[in-house]
Amino acid sequence: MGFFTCDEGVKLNLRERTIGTTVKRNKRVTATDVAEAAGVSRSAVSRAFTPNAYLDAEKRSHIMSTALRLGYRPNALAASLQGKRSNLVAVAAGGMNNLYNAEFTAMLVARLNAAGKWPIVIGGSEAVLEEAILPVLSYPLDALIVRGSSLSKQVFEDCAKLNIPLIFSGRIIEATFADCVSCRNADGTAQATRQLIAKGRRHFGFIGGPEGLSSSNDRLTGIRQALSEAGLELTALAQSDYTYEGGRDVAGKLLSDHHIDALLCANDATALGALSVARYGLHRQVPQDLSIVGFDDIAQASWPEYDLTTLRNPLDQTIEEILRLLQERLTDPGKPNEQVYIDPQLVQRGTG
Amino acid sequence: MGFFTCDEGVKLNLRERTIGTTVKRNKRVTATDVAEAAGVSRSAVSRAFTPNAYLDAEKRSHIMSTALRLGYRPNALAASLQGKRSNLVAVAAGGMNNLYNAEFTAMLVARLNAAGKWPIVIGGSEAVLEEAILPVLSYPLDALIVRGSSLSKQVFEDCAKLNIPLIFSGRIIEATFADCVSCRNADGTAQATRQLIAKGRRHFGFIGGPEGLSSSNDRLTGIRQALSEAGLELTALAQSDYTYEGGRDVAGKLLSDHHIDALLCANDATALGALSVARYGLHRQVPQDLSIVGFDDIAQASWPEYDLTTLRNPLDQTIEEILRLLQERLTDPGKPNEQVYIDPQLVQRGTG
DNA sequence: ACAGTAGATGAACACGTGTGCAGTTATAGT
DNA sequence: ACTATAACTGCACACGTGTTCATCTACTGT
Repeated sequence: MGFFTCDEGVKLNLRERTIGTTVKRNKRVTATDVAEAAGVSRSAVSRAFTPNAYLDAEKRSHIMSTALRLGYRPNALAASLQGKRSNLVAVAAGGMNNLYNAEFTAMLVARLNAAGKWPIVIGGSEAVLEEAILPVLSYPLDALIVRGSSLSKQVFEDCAKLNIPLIFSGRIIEATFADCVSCRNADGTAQATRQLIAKGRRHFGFIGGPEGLSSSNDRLTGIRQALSEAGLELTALAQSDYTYEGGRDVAGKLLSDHHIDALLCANDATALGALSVARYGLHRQVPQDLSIVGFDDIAQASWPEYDLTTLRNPLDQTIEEILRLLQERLTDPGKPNEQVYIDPQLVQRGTG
Repeated sequence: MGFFTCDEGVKLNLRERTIGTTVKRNKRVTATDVAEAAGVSRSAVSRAFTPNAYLDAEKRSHIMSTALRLGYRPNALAASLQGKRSNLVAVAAGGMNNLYNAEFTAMLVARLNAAGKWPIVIGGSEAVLEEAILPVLSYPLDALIVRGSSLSKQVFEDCAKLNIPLIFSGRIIEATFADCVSCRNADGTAQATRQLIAKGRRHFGFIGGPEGLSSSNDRLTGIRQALSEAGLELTALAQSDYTYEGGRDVAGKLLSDHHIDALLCANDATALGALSVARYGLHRQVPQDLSIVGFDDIAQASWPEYDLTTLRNPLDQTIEEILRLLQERLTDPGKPNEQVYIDPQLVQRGTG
């Protein structure tokens, strides 16, 4: 087979290996195999893969070349039994049909990889997510990162008992056992609302996200606050599911039922759907007759066919904070919990 | 603290762990802990979590309740040392800026979760990906699933030596050590091209993907074949990077430099960019003056503002095959390798 | 009454690794 | 030449789990 010499090939074939007297099923190459092949002790093999360990330089390079030839690689799981970090991090990604969540997860995964942390991603709908997380806790995780969605108390408690640090994003958790990083949602939408009022808008509508999500609620709060400052009230309120299709449907009905000249959406996907149905379905002039503003600043928002005015929910900054929190929590598990707030920025484009 | 009494806390030390006196450091709850708390042997605890193991029913329920109280959960890694499956699957996701890859990964993750397999996702650019995969091979993976991108020979060989099954998607691998499932790319583009010819198109352009990707090459082959059947030749050929932005840039130049009335793109993201620049940048009438056809049928293709004619690269079918291959490979590791081909379908919409 | 069997139980081993410990060798310092 | 120290090495243990094995109990069938 190329990487085994002939006499070894007798004992070492692809189907089964004979070690001592016992015949084993073909499994991973182990440190013992390398030790036998290199004619050294197993300890030496382990030390060869441990930086700064006492080991003769020549012996080390001999071991490493033998390991390379056999395709040996220390089993990270067996190592984790020795108190080493597993470097596994579970990531509960919110619904991926929310385009921001998709961008978020992609970037988080890339940054974790660059930091030598390996994300076990849990996706799917929120209902499935809850059930899927529990079995993942069977692995010795360095941490659990939760994006957006809400989880039951049982998961929290199990994490605490298993000593798995929790990091939340997109949702402020009042709990004392979790770090979290979130956007100042109300500040953002208040700012956007004031700007629209200054432009002469008076009849406001809002399309929120799934029931009970604090991100959506907070964004609504900001709008109401800015409106009341100007002596105005919200004209129309509707609820959707943070998706493009949901935005289309809900906005179509809302724009038909109410006379409004400014529509704020709880996220960009919803706003894109609303923009689509306003322009192509209802033939409204945006932004002449109607302003539409989103939240997040996903990639599509800047595409010329949309050119969506929105509030940037800074992705890189948020993820950088998550990695910082993760790092600090691992180096000092007793550190008090942190709540980090990120400021959104109004991105003025062509829809409002 | 919770489940430790005070006097135990005196001896509690961050470095050491005394088993005899039930003093433990800040780590996972273990089967021994549960055994002591429940007053049974550790074997009994292990059996309580093993279906169909001999264990008194009353004892079992007692163990389970104390386990629940302590938050115990068998360590999957330690279990995998006993020959149990780790249920970990590495997923090398192609570049996430390719929207199809993002959809693909999201769906694959969800389906794997539903099947009780936990994906370690490796993302980022292709250059990073290669380096990131190697350390992930330190975990005892059930399989490695590779989407789209190409990997070096070293990764293949290491997987073979470590006995990790390989499953490719989106790229046909001639190797004998990997299963793969791919789309009949050439058939798809040939079909689309014939239809465009029938509609009177004569001057064809093609924007491909990254250099050397077989998916892009195959799609070009199909076009050339259908053209030559009709005695035609390709008018313009350009290369991009499978992204929306890349599609915009390359199509802008290509449409300015050449007179063409039909533009086929190697994927939908590219086609959306091309459509955008054609309509909003160059003010071309699509489909009156110019037909544009994509490949994949991502979610955005069906949005009314695009209404993109494209070739559906069936996501669910592809992923279903991947899971089938995975399942079969795990139950019968000696099974000969399979190459599965999926038929694309022409989705006739408004752009060509 | 007795053998036979099924159920239940804990001790002990195996899995693959990192590392403390004790022992050996080489090198430097006086 | 002698000592102190550093470099090196292998044995043995620990990590948390599943499972075999021998042992023990309880029950069934004749």
